[in-house]
Amino acid sequence: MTDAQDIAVPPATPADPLPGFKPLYRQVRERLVRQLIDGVWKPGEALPSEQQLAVTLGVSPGTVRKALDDLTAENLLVRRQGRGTFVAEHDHDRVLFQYFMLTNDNGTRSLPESTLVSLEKIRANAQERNRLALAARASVWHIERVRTVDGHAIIRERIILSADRFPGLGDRIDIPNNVYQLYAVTFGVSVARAEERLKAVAATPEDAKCLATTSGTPLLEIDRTAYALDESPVEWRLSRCLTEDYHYLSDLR
Amino acid sequence: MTDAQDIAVPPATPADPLPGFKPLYRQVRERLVRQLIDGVWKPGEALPSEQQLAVTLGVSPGTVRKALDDLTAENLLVRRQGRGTFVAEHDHDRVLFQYFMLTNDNGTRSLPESTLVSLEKIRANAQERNRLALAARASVWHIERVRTVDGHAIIRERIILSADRFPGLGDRIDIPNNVYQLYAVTFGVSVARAEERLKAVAATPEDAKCLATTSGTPLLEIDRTAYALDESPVEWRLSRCLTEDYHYLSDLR
DNA sequence: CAGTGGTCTAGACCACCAC
DNA sequence: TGGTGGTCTAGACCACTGA
Repeated sequence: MTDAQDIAVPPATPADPLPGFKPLYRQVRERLVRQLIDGVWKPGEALPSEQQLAVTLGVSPGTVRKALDDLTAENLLVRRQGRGTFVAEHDHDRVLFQYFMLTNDNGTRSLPESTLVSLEKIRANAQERNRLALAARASVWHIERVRTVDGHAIIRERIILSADRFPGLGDRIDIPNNVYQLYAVTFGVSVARAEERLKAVAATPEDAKCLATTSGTPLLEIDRTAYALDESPVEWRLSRCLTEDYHYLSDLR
Repeated sequence: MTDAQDIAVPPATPADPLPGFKPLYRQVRERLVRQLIDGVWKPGEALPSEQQLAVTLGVSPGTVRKALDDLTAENLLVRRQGRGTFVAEHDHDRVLFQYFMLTNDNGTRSLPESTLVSLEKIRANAQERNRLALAARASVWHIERVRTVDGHAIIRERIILSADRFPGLGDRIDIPNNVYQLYAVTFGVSVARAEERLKAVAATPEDAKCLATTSGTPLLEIDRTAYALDESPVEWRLSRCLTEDYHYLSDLR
C-alpha cells in the first residue's frame, strides 16, 4: 500500500476538518487521546495491542507505535513489555515522582500525610474564574489542608475546584491524600499535566500558626494549575512550604 | 542482512566490553556522545547525514534515526529539515528557555544583564570539592555577579568552577553574560543538563545591599549543579532571587 | 535541482510475560 | 506456548532547504 494520508474513518467520529495536513501518527495520537477523554479505556486498563490498533485504524504498525511512543513520553500511557499498553494511573508513585517535587535535604522523597482544615463551597471570585475558565456566576470548592511528614507540618495548601465539575465533593466525609486518583476514579477527570509558579513569600500569622513557625518566616509558595487531557484547567492549588529541611527539585534538560 | 547485534568497529575505538546487551541504537547513541565529548563535531556544526552515519556505523538508517531522535529529545542535537543535524549551541534562546526559569509575573521572559562583583581563585572547601568532584587540594574560581532587568537588581549569584578545568579564566577582563557559551567555546566544556534545588530563605544584610531591599526579605534560593556530556559536574551556582515581580516556572508532565 | 530530514510501510526476529 | 511490546532492517515517498 502507498501513503494513505488520512485515517480511513471507521464507525462514527467527526473526521478532522482538513487540519492543514498533520502527519498520520499525529492523527492517530489525537484519536487515541479523544478515546481516553471519552473513557473508552479507564486508568489502569489495557489498550488493544499495537497490531489490533493498526488494523482497526487502517494504519501500519509502525505508525501506531510512534503515536503510542509519544503518549508514553507524555506519561499518559505506560508500556510493559510482554504485557501490553496501559492507561496511566495516578497511583502513589506517579503522584510522588511527577507531581510532588519537594524533597528532603537528605535526598529521601515521600508523600506527606494530609489533615483537612476546611472544605466549603463558595461563589468563585474573578481570579478563580479566570484560573479555572469558569462562567460568570460559577461556584468553587475550597479545600484547605495541612500536610505533615513525621508529625511535622511542612505544607499548607488550598485547592480550588469547579463545583460543577466535581458535584457532591463536599458531601464526602473523607478527602483522600491522593486527590488526583479521586478526581479520576470518582469524577472521571484525569490530570494530564500541570504548571507550577514558585515564589518566596513571608509567612502570615495564619501560616505561622498552621506550620508551627513564626510570622515572617520565608516560605516557598507553589502556585499550581493542573490541566486535563483536553487541556482545560482542572485544579488551582496554592501551597506554602517550609523549606528549612526540604527543597523543590527541578531538572533542567 | 539479519540482526547484527553489535556495531562493526571501524577505525580505532575501544569496543564496548560485552555490555550485557544494549540495543544497537543505544550503542550508536553512546558512540555519538563520545564523539561529541571528543569534539569531533563542535557546537553549531553539522553531523554527517543519517545516510552517511548509517553506512559509517554499519547500521540501518532507522537505527541511526532512533539514536539521533533520542539525542535531539535531550537537547544535545538540533535537527532542521532539509538542512541537517547540528550540535546544539548554548545560544541566547537555549539558555533562556532551558536554563533560565525565572519569569516576569506578566509572562515575559528575558535574560537579565550581569554585573561582575568579584572574581577570585581560592582553595576549594569540602562542600565545593564534593559538589564538583574535585581532588583534595584543588582550587576553584568564585564568580560573584548581580543580575538586573531594566536596571532593577533581581538576582545575586555565585558561580563556582574548577580552576583546573577552566585555566586562565581569572585573566579574562570580561565575563560574558552567557557563561555556558564561554565554557563551550573557550574551554571545550559543554553543559548538557542541570539540577536545581529551590528554597525560600531570608535575605542577609549583604543580600539586601546587593538587591536594594531589606534584610530578612524572603528570597528564592536556587542551588544549581550543571553537568557535562560525560555526567561530570561542571558548575555549582547559588542564586538568590527577589520574587516580588517574578516567579520560577516549572512544567510538570 | 540535489540533498536533507520526516513520514509511512512491511516484515523479521528478540525479550519478556503469563499461563 | 502464544501474545505482547522492543528492536532492526529495507525501501518508498513527502516536505523542506539552499544553490
